[in-house]
Amino acid sequence: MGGIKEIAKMTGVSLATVSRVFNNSALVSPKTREKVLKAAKDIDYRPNVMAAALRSGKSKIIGVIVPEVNNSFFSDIINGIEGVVSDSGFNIIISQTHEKQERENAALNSLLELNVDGILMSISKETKDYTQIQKIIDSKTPIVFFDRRPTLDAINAVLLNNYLGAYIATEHLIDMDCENILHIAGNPDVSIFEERKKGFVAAAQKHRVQYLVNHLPNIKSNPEEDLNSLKDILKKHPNIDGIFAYGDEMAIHLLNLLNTLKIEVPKQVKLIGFGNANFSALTQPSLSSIDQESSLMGELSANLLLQNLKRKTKPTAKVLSPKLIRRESTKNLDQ
Amino acid sequence: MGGIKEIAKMTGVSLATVSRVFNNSALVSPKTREKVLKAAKDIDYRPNVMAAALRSGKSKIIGVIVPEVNNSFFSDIINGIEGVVSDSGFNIIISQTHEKQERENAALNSLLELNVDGILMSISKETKDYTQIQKIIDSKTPIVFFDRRPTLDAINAVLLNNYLGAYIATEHLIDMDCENILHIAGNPDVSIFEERKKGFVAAAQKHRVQYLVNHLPNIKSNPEEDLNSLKDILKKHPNIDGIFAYGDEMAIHLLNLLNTLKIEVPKQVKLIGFGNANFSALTQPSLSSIDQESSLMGELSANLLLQNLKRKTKPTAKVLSPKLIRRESTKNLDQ
DNA sequence: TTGAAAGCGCTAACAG
DNA sequence: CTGTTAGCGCTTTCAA
Repeated sequence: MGGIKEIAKMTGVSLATVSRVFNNSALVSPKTREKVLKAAKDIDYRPNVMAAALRSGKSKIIGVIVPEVNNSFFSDIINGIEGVVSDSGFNIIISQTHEKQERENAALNSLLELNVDGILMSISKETKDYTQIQKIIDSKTPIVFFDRRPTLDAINAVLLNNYLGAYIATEHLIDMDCENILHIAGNPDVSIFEERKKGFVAAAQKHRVQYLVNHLPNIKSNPEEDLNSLKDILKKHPNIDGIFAYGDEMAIHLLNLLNTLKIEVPKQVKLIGFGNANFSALTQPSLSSIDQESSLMGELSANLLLQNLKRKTKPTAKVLSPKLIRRESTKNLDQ
Repeated sequence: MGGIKEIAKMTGVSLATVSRVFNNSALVSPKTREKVLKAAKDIDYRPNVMAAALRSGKSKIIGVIVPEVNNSFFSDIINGIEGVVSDSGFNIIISQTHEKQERENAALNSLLELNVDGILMSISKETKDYTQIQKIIDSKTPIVFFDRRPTLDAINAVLLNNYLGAYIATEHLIDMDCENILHIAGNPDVSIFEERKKGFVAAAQKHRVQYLVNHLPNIKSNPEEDLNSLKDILKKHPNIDGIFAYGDEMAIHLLNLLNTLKIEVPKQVKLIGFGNANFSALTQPSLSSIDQESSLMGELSANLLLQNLKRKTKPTAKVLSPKLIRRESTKNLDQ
């Protein structure tokens, strides 16, 4: 399996011509082209992408950095990304940060060493220091952020309107006649969770209903304790009739807790989550939620990046509008 | 940000010496090493992996091919792989096949063009023609299969003992006093589903209980119809008291269907799935299942590949033993 | 312990 | 439309 040189020798044309055939850019006579292609097939020729990359400065590789690949939101995004970039002949390299700034910087570094043509990333929850990221933004390597962005100006990003999503969710509870609503909020250091909280508060105030916010972000690390404190809250506020959880997983835990406490959903309490995770349609009752259009987010980010690859465009931030997914957990049985 | 050459000029040593420093292989005097390292820091030097790859023939990239990244089983595996290989300084390129042979071959091709050092893959459900794969096995690029393997000899693979998993699941139902059990089987063209079916039948026969097998693989493409035919089966066989579903998602659908039919789980019918998906602990009742140790499978495959990278070893097939996860859906309320 | 030199496989001027 | 030529940045003999 020789290279371009062997084909040149076989066909009697020059290296350059052979190269042109494979980059079907230049004008090559149909005859020569055919001759070259035939020879290529004969020796089962496969272009050496590395060599081309080195010489041309284009690797045809796009780096993707996510907190965790085994998280349905991010894997849906990756799916979206993969679809559009592979259609354009790019490969994707994936790195995980596990929400650590250190790993994030390492990943970024690694991608630069690989000479990736562009980077798609969602920053880790922990990241506070943007110097490394700023360096890339200033560099020639295009980068676009999705879902979570650094608080820097002039960046390319595809985001979800979390405020709006929370607002919609909250209004939906109110529409379903809830008058005393609780928000289980996520880690306040993470901007998207803060936005959701703000959206909740805004909607509650707008419609003048009673509301309550409770931070409870550690469900994964410490489920026992969290569920106990949840129990306390529900006991202390028996008049709560609607709950908006900052995420679907938390919502499911709530659903089970409410069930344990013999509080019926949606009869006594209505419940809505956020994220429209794959399992939210499968619970009993099924869980109303806010869809994040994760796959679309991946596609749009990838498209934005590809666009920047062609010609450096002005920094653009695209904001997606989340959609309400009504299911049984917020059904108003009186209506 | 110059290259090795610039550092050589700055420090007054030769290119070769600088190169040696970064491959901390050769014997370089501590002084020179330090000098070089300092210069490198000064100009924020980043090695060009592509160039090194081209010259040395080692890309430090590993290709991973999976049917779908947004599938919790595969994304868990990817997580396991990523952990192992990134610790060893490798990057991973990910391609999806969407269960299409055509895409699989394209991905394989693409990886070879990139000169990946090794390949980790799970073949698509559709793949029947192994010529492309055989070519790679014969080539110098190490490849190891996980979860789904081609029916070829002398391959490296990390697999799950699906037969055993099904056997265990079935025995568990029988232990919980089920005497009339149903297996909802997956697509018979997929070997892992066939193995599960065989394990089920073997366990049922061994313990001399009544059993029934029903193929119902299209739950995703045609849920309505499938659920209806399920309903028919359950009505036709009202004495069924235990169900083993070939996958957790199917099991959840069953759970909901049984609920609709006012058949209580686990009181009247006990239900067990396969896969231990993330949502199976969250349902009401929680779903018993068979754990596939997906992350471990990823780690083992990656380790096997890395081992092969160092020195071509004899083809090895590792078979993991699945584990029973008991939850509420199979609880014996009489015991 | 270090240096000189060749070249990995390909692309991109430039000249014809 | 085609060929010549000069490298991309690095590794790796071979010699010193």
